[in-house]
Amino acid sequence: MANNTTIYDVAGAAKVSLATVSRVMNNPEKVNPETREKVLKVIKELGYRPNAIARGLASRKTTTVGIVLADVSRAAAAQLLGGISDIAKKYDYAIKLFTMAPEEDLKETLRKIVSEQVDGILLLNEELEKEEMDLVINHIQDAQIPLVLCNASYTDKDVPSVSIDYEAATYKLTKDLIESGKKNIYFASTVHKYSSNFFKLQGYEKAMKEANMEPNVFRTSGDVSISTLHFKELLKNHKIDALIGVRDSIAISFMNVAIESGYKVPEDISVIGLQNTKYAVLSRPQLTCLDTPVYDIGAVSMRLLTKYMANEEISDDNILLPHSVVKRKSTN
Amino acid sequence: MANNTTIYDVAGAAKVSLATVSRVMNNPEKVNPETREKVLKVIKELGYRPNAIARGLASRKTTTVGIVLADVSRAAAAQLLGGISDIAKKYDYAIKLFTMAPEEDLKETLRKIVSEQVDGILLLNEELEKEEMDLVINHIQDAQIPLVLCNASYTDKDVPSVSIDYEAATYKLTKDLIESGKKNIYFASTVHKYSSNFFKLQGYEKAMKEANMEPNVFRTSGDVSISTLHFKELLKNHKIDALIGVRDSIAISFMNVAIESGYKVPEDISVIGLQNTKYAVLSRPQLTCLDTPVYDIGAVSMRLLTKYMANEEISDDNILLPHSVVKRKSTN
DNA sequence: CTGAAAGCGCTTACAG
DNA sequence: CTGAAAGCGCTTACAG
Repeated sequence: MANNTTIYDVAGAAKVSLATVSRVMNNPEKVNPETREKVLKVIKELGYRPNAIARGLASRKTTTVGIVLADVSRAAAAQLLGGISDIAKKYDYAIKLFTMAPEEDLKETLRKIVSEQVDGILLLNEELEKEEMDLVINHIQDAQIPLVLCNASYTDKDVPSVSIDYEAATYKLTKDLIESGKKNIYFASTVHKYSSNFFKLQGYEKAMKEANMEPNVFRTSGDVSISTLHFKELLKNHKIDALIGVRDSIAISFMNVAIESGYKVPEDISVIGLQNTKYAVLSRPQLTCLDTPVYDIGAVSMRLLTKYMANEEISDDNILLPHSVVKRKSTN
Repeated sequence: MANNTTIYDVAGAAKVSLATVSRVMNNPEKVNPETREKVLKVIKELGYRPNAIARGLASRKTTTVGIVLADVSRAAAAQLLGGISDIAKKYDYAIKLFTMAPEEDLKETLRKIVSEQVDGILLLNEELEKEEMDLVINHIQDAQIPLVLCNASYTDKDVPSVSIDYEAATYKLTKDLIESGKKNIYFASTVHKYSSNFFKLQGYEKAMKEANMEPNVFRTSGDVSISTLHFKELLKNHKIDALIGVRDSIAISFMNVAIESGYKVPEDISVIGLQNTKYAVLSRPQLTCLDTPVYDIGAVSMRLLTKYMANEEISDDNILLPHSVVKRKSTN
């Protein structure tokens, strides 16, 4: 670690006490303008920056937030992080990253996170089961650390969250497909977890049931080489005229298989992705998508968390951001 | 922040001094097995976890590493983070994320990073100019914080780094294209920065010059809607029979434009990407790529950093991981 | 408005 | 092997 100038050095050089230096940094209005200027000058000359760790210990505030997620390398997680990081910077919070894999000892990981003394936590759930969510939320709330769910929501408990209404969005998309005359609408998802995919599925099933159509839920892998085989099999044995994929990569993987099997998209089969990642404009044809404003969800959730950490008045603690659909060439 | 059980609580319950509790956690071999067991039992019962901030202040070690990058949301950055995070977890280091945009006050950001008291820094450069790199490296080395460059290298200074030999890899790929008879080989990159793209370009130019061919370097945007226009224009005015893209997304964007303009890939034009991200298997045809082992680069660089932080003997401080080429359907 | 002093929760020589 | 004490670099009542 660096051997920096300390508050004592500044106090000495400015011929004031360290308490005054501290005040200049934290409550400048409480110190005489003249002394303030003098101290500020010395701070600048010495390039002084208070030791964040010492400050954290003394004030019991680390101005650090913990981001808890399952897998950093997923495209959606990375984009959420973009929004989070920009707002965190704006409000001068540092970011600590914690990955929490389900196969690990969840409790141990949680204790670790709590011991790191973050002022608030953003939970980006993608991989947890409902019971695990319960455990995680309880643990954090027991530790009295402000918590906001990012790109997720939780109906059983009173937990602040920022997301979009995945159920309503998927319901509407499915219904539109039904009304456009599609008869065999498939829904491709991954393994069952309690995350946004759960709500997407709910919306799809609701629309299908309302139209007295049997839901066709197909679970596959995020790994393209695996899903390709799955989709080949699927197309061989079933008539499909529309498919909605919970991830863009799944939708595109299906689309590629369909086209290579001789189908035309969108003439024979309509394909929709539920993310609108960068993948969506790199496919041929480009993918029609639910436009999930991932960056915004990250940004707004971080902003909400700053409010909790500052004990500000909060009017709405379950924020659903508006969503839209980007019509491209994979649907007609 | 959470009101946790402290070391005093443990000491009290175990009827020992806090020094002993501390020793049980940090130098267990120095304490009598019986007392050790007694203390361990209490620790477990109380679910005690030492306050990381207090520990950091007292020991001047935060067991935290800083990851400095330009943009979290880029696919390559996210995958590097995956490898970093896994190894960090293994060695019990926490991760603090710092974004450093060139337009910001670099010095201020650097001071901020130093003030956060990380034990080591991993620099993921993607967006800096060479002079900025200089500034950043100097600042961190002056602060005496161990530094490792991740997915980058720096020839002017003695800075530990983990990367692959981008120049050699691109040289070889270009040379192979030349030898297979391609006459008009283009290289598509983004704006000029001192990053891996710089070395890729070097390799391309070297191969072209050796063959007495004029390098055709085309700079475009990472934004597909922009690059699409660029590529349409390019194809209209130039004969191209091969293109190498520094990013997969750039290569795919070009490939899509080419195919929609009536060219056949790979029959008329060979296309190669220099990353091998997930995009590469979602394109049609799938993209031949330099296989950059991004996860491994992240993991190895983090491992190297742990060695520096622990003052271990280091045999090689400029590691070049092996690379390979994944031949897919976009080349013949 | 300013300073002296206590304290944040730990670690680490130093005695014993 | 164990404990008392100092100290890490700050903040924050409390006096004045």
